[in-house]
Amino acid sequence: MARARAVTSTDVARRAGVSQATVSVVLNGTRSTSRVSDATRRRVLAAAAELDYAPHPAAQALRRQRSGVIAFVPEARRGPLAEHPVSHQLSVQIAAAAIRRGYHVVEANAEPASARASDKLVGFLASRRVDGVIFYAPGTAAEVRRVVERGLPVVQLLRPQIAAATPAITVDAALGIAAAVDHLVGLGHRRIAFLGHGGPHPIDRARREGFAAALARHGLPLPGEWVRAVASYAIEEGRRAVHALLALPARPTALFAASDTLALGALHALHEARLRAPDNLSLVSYDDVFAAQLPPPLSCVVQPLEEVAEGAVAILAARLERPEGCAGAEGLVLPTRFVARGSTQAPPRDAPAA
Amino acid sequence: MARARAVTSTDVARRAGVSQATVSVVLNGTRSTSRVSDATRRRVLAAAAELDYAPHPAAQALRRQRSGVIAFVPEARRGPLAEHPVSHQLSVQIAAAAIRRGYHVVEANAEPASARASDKLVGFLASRRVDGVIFYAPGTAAEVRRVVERGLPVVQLLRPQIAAATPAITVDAALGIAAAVDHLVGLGHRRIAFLGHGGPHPIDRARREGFAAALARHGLPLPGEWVRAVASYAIEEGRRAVHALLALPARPTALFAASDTLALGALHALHEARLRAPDNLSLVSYDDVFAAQLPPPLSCVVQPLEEVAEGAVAILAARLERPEGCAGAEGLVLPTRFVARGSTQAPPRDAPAA
DNA sequence: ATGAAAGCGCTAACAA
DNA sequence: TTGTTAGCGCTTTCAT
Repeated sequence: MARARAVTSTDVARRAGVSQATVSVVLNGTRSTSRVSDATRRRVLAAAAELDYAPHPAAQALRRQRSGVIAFVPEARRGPLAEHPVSHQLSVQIAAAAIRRGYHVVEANAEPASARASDKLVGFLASRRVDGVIFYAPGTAAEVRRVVERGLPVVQLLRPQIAAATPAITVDAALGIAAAVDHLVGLGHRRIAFLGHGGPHPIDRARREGFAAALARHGLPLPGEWVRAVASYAIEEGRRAVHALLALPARPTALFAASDTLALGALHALHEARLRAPDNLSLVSYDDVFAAQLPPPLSCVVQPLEEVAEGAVAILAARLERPEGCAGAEGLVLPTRFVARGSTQAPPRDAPAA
Repeated sequence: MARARAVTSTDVARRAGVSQATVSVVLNGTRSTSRVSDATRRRVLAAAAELDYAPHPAAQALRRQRSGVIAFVPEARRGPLAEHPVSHQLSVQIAAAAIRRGYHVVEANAEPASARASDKLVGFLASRRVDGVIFYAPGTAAEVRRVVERGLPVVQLLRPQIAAATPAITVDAALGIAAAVDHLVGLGHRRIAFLGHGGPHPIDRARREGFAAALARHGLPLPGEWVRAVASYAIEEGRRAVHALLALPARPTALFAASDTLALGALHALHEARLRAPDNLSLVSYDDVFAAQLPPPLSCVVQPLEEVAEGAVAILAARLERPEGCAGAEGLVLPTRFVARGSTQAPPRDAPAA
């Protein structure tokens, strides 16, 4: 069967007995007052509905000089789904949020290396004529800056390059982490270790320092050997670090892992050591992208990724639809919260006090 | 900074000292012979390169009457990443394959319920002017048929609605499953249970029957109580089924789970029963989308999802670029293979023979 | 071998 | 209040 010719605004106009331009005016609803008589408007709307009219996206894009497409530049991620769950989750949520506002999303690195290298990226964005760009965890500030310099609205998510001044949506990690520590302490833990990224980025520091501050508030010690600062959030890093932790003479009774991937690594280590959570070690994770699906379901600090995505698209949309220029570099800091699940319990009776 | 005006083919033409039409001809390379002199071609190419020219996608789409966009209609999936990993993985791979061929992908259900109900779907596809559609596990044949009837090329993936005659890319499950059973038997297992979807769809039957056939080939028994046929691939189904399995007086020593999600559910059950794989039960999974990341890493039947995605896009692209009509309903059946990892080992000495 | 011109479907400025 | 008109950037006849 041949593809039916799509219905155009001219078809609608003919049917409604008006000019094609009037159809456009009615449908775009610009300055609703005093442009089109109510009767005409109704006839046009009716005709459009009867014909199942939908504007041609390419024609609109060409005329408006806006593609209606937003680029999402995720963290580099070649590997398995489970190694970059936040990136994937964001991608899904951003696509959903974009559709809700009438935009579409293309991922800038869907093709390995073709669009990621800084120059390639700009080329890709230009060739697709995207209207705006959302970065998650960009590798360098230069990369972001080059996009900004092209005049594109940019939002950074969760791990912004602060050297590139753009609106950013971040999260208040300390909030949820404090609640997590309260939960552990309430259970009776006094020997709580930390597993997280050791890097200088505010997002990594916030998790470390949020944790340290929460412990301090409870007057609990945090010996250096209980702080396992690793170089990345890879599962394997978590596994290795927790093996080291378990080899310690003075073992902690609980562990806070600064990401779901690290926590998963911890589970690997426990399994290999023939130990289990929460019996031998209470475990709290951070992210909550797959924590709830692991055996055992992990007690976890939840990041509101849906709101992060929603906020990013909202900021971009505002910049695009606003009459130019009023845009300040507004950002957003969203709260985190803690959810208790099956990976935490009271420490064993015989555990030495800290 | 204002967005720089994009360079157009007219700019290139001016720079090369030719007409804009010539630029188009050169760049589209239609019938390369005897259309454009070599000297002209070189000048145009040089000018285009110097100016970083990229054709305007909307203008091309408008003129060519092809959007360059492919829709991916995934399995309905509202829930967490871990519940629908295959769908997510496919989505990623399809996007990558599409870009490689110069297409883009939109997901048809990024907005819950807005595009999934059969009529909404068609409306969505029409409004986006997509050139083709890839379904993964469509819910009904009617849904697929309505899209086909709109004249759009369609490919179905892995779980096709056979009542809707479209090209489909599927997988030969029996191949990998046979290898998995060989592996288990080689290890000494004779009491091997099955956990899988009990439905009538060929994809579900292929896994059940592939397993049964493989067991039979080894002359092994398969008592009914060792066949746990569940109603969906949800993690929770796997968990419940394996609890039931563990409660049996005659326990199997190994279990084949027909999906990663089901295997994950099995891991939950084992954990709750204070048992572990592979010590108390050898576990083989199917899919391999996150099997390798679980503790323990699961021995698994691997589906070649990247090839599935690549094939889908290739079929669509061929249909779109071919001079119409030559398209048969070609499909593709890809092989599966088995990978041994840490979730399988020889059964305990004291296990009763089957 | 190349250029001129039409037109894809739409928006927006301007006329009426 | 409505219609006419001029493109947006490109591909594709059709002349030359």
